[in-house]
Amino acid sequence: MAAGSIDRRVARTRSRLQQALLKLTAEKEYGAVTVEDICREADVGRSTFYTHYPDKECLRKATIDEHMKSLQAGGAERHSMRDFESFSFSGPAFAHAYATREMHRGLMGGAKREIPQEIRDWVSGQIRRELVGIADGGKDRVRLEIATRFVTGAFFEVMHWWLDGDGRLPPQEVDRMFQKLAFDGVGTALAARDDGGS
Amino acid sequence: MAAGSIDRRVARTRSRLQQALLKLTAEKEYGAVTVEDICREADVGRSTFYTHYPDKECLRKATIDEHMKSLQAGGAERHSMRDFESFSFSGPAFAHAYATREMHRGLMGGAKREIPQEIRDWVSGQIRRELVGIADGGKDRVRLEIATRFVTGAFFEVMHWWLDGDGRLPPQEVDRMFQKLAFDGVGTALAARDDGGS
DNA sequence: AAGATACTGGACGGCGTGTCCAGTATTGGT
DNA sequence: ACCAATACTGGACACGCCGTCCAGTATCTT
Repeated sequence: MAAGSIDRRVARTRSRLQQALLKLTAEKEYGAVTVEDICREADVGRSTFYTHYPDKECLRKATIDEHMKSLQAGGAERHSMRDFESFSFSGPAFAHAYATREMHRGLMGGAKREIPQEIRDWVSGQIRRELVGIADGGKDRVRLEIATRFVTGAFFEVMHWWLDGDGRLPPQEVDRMFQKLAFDGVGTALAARDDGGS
Repeated sequence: MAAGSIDRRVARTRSRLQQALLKLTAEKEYGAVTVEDICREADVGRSTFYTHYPDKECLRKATIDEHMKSLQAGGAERHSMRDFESFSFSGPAFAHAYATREMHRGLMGGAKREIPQEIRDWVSGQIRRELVGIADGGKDRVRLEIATRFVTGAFFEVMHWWLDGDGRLPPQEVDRMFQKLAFDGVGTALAARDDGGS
C-alpha cells in the first residue's frame, strides 16, 4: 500500500468511533462515557478501539481536530481587520455552536467546564491576535496577556451559560452583548439602555 | 452522649482527611488523587473514610465548606457599598489566594479548570449582587445574568492564569487590572497608558 | 488470487471503588 | 474508675473499567 493513502476500513472505523463519541457525549457527561460505551454505539470491537487511539482522551482530541478542520473549510473570508468595534471570532463561534447545540454541550464539557485544552488555546490565540491591534505596541506583555485571559474566560462562561439555557436567545444577541461587555465594560454595558448596536 | 456534640475521634479523623486532601491536591490533579492516597496520607483506615464521606467528592465539598467558614470568620467588614469603581469581592479573593497559592491551585482544579460548583456559584452570587447596583432596576434580567457570567468566567480565568504563573505579580496589581478590564472594557483598559489607579 | 492489513472477541492482570464484618481502641457519662 | 456506646482497623469481597495480547476471520490493495 502507498504510504499516504488510507485503508477504507480505517477511515470507516475512525469515523464511526468519532460519531459515537459525539452522540454519547451529547447525552451524558464526557467523563461518564466509557470506552465500551463508545464501541457499543459504534459497533466496533473494543480491541479495535485501541489499535486506533491509545485512550478515550485521544479520540476526543482527534474528533475535535476533525471538527475544526471541517469548520475552517467552510469559511475563510473572515479577516477584514475592521475598525475595531468587535472581535471577529465570536460571532461565527456563537452561530456555529447554536447550529449544533447538543453536540457542543458535550464537546465543551457540560456542567464540569472541562473544555479541551486545544479549544481553549485556539480561542485564546484568536483573542490575543485581535487584542494586539488595540494594545499600544508590545511594550506591556503582561497587560496583553491578562486581557487575553480575561476575555477568554468570559467568552467560555457566556457560551456555557447560553448553551445550558433554553435556546430562546439568538446567537447574534448573545454576541452583541458579549462584545459590548468586552469592549465597554460592565459600567457602560449595564448602565446604558442600549438599542441594538450599530 | 449529647446529640449536638462531636466525638473527638470524629473531629480528628475528619480534620486529618481534609488536611490530607489539601496536601495531595496541591501536589497533583484532584482527579488523580485516590481515596487510598488520602487515607495513607491521613493515616486513616480506608473503611473509616467511608463512614465519614460517601466518596471523594463529598470530602472535597466538606473541605471547601470548612475553608469558606474559616474565611468568613476572618473578615466581615467588607460591605461598604462604595461609589462603584470596583468589585469588593475580588481584592480579598486575590489576596487570599496569593497567601496560600499551592493549596488554591489544587482547590480550584489545576490545569483542568474543574472548579467546584459551590465556589463558582458563590462567586457568581457575589458578582450578581454587586452588578445589581449598576443595572437599572431588574427590568432586564437576561442582561444582568449574562454580565454576571461574563465577569465570573473572566475572574476565574485570570485567577488561574495568575496562580499558574511564577508569583511575581502582586495581588493588588492583578486585581487592579481585573477591575479595570471589567468596568471599562478592553478598549479603555488596553489603549490608555494607565498609571496605577486612584 | 494472494499477501498484507484490519477487525473480532474473548481472556488476562491491574487498579480503584464501595460494602461488609469481626476484632480492637477510645470516648463520654455516671 | 468502670462500662456501654461509639469509632477505628484491616482485610476480604464483588464490581466496573482499563489497557494488552493473541489466534482466528474478514476485507482491502495490488
